Amino acid sequence: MNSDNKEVRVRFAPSPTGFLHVGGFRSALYNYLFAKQHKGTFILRIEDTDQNRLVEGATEGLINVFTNMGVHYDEGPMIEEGKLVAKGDFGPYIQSERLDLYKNHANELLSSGKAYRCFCTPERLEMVRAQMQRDKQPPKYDKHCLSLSTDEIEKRVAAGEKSVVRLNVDSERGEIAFTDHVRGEVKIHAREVDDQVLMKSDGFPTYHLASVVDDHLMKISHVIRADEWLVSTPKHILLYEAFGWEIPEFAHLPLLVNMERKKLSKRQGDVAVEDFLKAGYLPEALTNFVALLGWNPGEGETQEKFSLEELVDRFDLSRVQKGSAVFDVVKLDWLNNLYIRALDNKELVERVRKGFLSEHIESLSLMGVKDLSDEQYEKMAELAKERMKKLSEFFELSKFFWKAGEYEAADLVWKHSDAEKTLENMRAVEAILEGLDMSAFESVEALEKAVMPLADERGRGDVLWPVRYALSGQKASPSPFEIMWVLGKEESLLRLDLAISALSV
RNA sequence: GGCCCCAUCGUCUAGUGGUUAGGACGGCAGAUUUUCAUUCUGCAAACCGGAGUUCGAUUCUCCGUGGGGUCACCA
Repeated sequence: MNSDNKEVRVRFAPSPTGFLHVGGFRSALYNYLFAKQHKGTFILRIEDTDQNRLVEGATEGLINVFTNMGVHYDEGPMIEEGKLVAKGDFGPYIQSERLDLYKNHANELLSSGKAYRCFCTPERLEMVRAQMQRDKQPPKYDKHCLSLSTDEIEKRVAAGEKSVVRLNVDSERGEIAFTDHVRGEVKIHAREVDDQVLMKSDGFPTYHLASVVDDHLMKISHVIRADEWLVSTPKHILLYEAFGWEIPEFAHLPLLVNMERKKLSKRQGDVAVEDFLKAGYLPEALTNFVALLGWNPGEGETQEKFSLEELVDRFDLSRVQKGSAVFDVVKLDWLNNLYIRALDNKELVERVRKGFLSEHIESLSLMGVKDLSDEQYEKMAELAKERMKKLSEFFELSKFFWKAGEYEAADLVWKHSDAEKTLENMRAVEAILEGLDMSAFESVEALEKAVMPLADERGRGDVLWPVRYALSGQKASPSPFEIMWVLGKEESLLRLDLAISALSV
């Protein structure tokens, strides 16, 4: 295609009607990857032409998601010092600020006869559609208002009657064909194309007009968007032709679907990027995962973990899958864990503290439990890493470090042991620990070296289970040595002491 | 319903006119193990169906089936 000799300019154009959906994010990501790979420009454009669906703050939300995800656009609305500003030479990038442009272009089509004014009421349109359905015809507008005389149109407009502007589709035009970078040759007959409304009666354009006008004015080279737009592409091509503009390249991406293989949509639980972030998924893991939904590097490649830079390098539009892909959270969990493990402890602590800890720390502090040191946090991170699928799981996995879990003294006894032996073993370990230098608690190995001989002699389960249980108060936890390593000598002995007296009574 | 699109393990996918159809997630079994998690080993698991082309089709063609998308003054 001409992606090699044309300056690549692509865009992601969401409507600010809520949160950014992971499917939308993937479209944005593919646009981004394609742009970066071709040293092109990635643009964010806000399509707020539906006044009824606008959601307060949604544009800012969208911008923040891109910031949080580390997918940066070159042109578009950005937030600077708390204010929305347009960056780039092709603005404004918010469609509601471009209304005159659409109106002028609609007028151009009106005077060239490529479009016409329509005064039909919603009721009449409904009737026409119903009739066509009954006649087993594709439900299209019947061009009723095309026959209106110029005089009459002027009179009705002057009288303040509401009207829309429709595209005048010539159904004799035959097949409208285009080459899609993902789908290949696509042909749709002009008779299937409706006289689409271009300008609504409220003076706002519809998506079709606005996106074509903007894509042209913003010099968009490749329109990379979701598959749901495939069938309306002929309308857009007709518009480019009506204006006499060059037609951009198209690539329609397969849909992201749920387990029922239906289009992933809001109202189905967590589908917003923000939801995933809040749930404790790392931006880089989510990006990696979503990139692989519908695309893969092929050639027998078995690598699955890709940084954004690697994706930019490897991405290939022609390798994008044609069929839809199921968003499988279980595999995302696996990938997220991989990313968590790759983080260094300091970084992991930082990320956990950022949004997954403060509430817990607050309630602990209300209970009079004091917070742990930075050093302890890093050790906890080291231990939690391999057990954590999401950042949000850190507290649950580590909570016993602040305060040992409540337990029944009887549970201190290992399944193959009895209370007497357990007590004896715990006292023996306590004695060993008491004799240890503080520095022994700096390393898991040193602690192991000190206690393991006893454990091997008396039975590992018999010695280690009660000690671990006494330290954690939990049936599942890291090893006793790892826990002591975090807690330090004093706290470890304290907990052991408590357990011994609990079992003694 | 019209039109359009799609089709390899449950899921994401690799792959080829001749392969033991490969990998990953998940599942199952086992090893390690004081518990959980790791780690390691092994196992089960797919070319939607039918014709045609061909010496030979999972691969190419057609038909069918299934699934999906779209048919707004929403994007």
